[in-house]
Amino acid sequence: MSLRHAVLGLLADRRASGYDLMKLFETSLAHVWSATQSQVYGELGKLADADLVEVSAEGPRGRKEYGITAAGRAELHRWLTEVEPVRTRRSDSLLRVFFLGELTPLEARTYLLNEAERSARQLAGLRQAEAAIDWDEDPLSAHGRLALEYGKRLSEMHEEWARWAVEQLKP
Amino acid sequence: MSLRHAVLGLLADRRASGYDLMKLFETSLAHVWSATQSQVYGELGKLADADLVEVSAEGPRGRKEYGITAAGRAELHRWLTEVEPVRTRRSDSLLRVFFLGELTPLEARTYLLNEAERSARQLAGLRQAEAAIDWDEDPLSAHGRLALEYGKRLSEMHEEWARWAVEQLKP
DNA sequence: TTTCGCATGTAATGTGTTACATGATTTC
DNA sequence: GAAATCATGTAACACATTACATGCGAAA
Repeated sequence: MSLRHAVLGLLADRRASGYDLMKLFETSLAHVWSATQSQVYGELGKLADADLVEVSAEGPRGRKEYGITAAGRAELHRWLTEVEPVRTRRSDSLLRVFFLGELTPLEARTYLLNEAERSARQLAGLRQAEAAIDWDEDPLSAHGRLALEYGKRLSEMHEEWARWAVEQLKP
Repeated sequence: MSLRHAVLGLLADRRASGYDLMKLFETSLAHVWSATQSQVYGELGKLADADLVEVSAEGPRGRKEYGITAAGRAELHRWLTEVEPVRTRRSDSLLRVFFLGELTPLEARTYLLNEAERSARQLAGLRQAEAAIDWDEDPLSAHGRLALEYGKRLSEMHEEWARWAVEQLKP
């Protein structure tokens, strides 16, 4: 049930509409938790029913701005401190590595080199994003910076691993 | 639809029953792709309907051993070479990092140190697994070794990052 | 003879994706 | 006035989890 807590966490930082939240999922949380528009609006409805968030203002075009309630903040805290993170690993790209034996050596090599290049491009993108962000703008970005650093280290690791794996393929 | 290809990939290496596959998901693929018993049996049925696998033998206790068909092998190859890996990132543990500002510094520190210790334990577990496996036993394990190395590097990175993040928390 | 491991399946529920459907406001 | 952006919502489908339900065969 992390989508629920992702929404709660974003609203803990500032009030926002479903539309605002979607943009946050697409930018800040893009590499950490993805959500579709349907999910966000659906979850906001459920959270409001459970009194964990409430409509704090209504604007033009039917805009509904939501804010977190005290109960919502308590639930977020409980989740952060008492609930063990769910660790369901599912990596399509790593799954394929298991089955590289089905490919010709050249095909396998191509696959891994693509992975390496993708990671390199991603690292470049993250570095750019890092430079473009106005840090100490809000408390969310302070910790978001930690997550971004994770992404950078992950990309780096992934590229190095893929290049190492290509070498292992030869013999 | 990677579950389908995970099953196909495992059956490409050797014939197996649903029960055998479940054990493979729990061991070899544990850190790469998880699947429940229901999913495995359900997918085997669908794959058989699509003639990508077939029952190659029946054994005691209603055991049905499945083997991959030529069409299944072709589909696996197509997936490996032509389908872009789906990269839907969802990390519960990293999501929490974004919201660490909701916690006291001590709680946040505790969270990150737990993450570091978990990664250290995981690395130790992977090293043990590595030592226990009979390499060059089958072609699957040859490439499984590449995935295992990825897991080791990931654990290492995760621990180092968490310890670094704890330091960032202070000021 | 009882326990453990092998073995398969279904049903209900929860979560996530894609597509559809609509319309107001702002900007050019 | 046309286009882009803001803004919300629903429906159908796909995929994943949990719980239920059953029974054979081997070993202790």
